[in-house]
Amino acid sequence: MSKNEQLTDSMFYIMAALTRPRHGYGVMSQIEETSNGAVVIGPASMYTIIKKLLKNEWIYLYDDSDSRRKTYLLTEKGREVLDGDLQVRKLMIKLAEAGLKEAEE
Amino acid sequence: MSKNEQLTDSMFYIMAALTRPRHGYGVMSQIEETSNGAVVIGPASMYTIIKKLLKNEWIYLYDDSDSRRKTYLLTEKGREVLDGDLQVRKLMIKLAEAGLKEAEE
DNA sequence: CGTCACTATATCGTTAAATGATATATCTAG
DNA sequence: CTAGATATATCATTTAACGATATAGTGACG
Repeated sequence: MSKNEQLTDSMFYIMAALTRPRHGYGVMSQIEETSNGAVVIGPASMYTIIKKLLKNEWIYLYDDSDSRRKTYLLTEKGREVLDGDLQVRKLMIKLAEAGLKEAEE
Repeated sequence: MSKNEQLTDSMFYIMAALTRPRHGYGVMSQIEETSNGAVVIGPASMYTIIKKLLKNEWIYLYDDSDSRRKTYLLTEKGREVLDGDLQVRKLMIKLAEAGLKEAEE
């Protein structure tokens, strides 16, 4: 049981997208698509959070060869953090689902 | 497709707990237990958020008869918001799981 | 070839959210 | 009678997220 560093929603979404190499703009688009427009992370949040994730060494600069695009990817540490957070999120979703179901009587 | 008011993690956790009548302190304990200690919401956050949820009419004061305990419960509106948010969260979890699985090669 | 929309990254200043510290009071067990 | 748990509450601060804005390259269309 590692001390679980709890991620914010936005961090979680961005890290989930960065399980594959992607650049910032691509992450924004993907999150918007995957959530059917429910989750929108603008550039300000995006690049603020990328900076933080880099500092924490949860992601790293994967490719810089294209002058326009910077692609990032999760580090091993980042994958662990994401996975730990995922487990907590799943637990909490179960709690919410159970509660909502019970109330349907 | 309603305009989805995206909840913060803490709001989601607290609202998930309030699918049944519970008082603030009980919500804190329950979240800590359910998450196996990974999510801890202290009193400052708790009562700040309860105030906000009341203002939004997503919860209401369910019982005040005990002088020490104030129990709250989701309103119908609150259940709808929670349910909408839940769907988004499930989508994002799928995304994260898919990504983590793919990387395991 | 000009300009319009889109792609792409970035920062500044502000708003909004969460938290640490602290206070108060009751209840329970030794 | 006092120590720890229960229970609610606020203030002041820190942290996180975001709107606005800037810059620049690319693609398509007339």
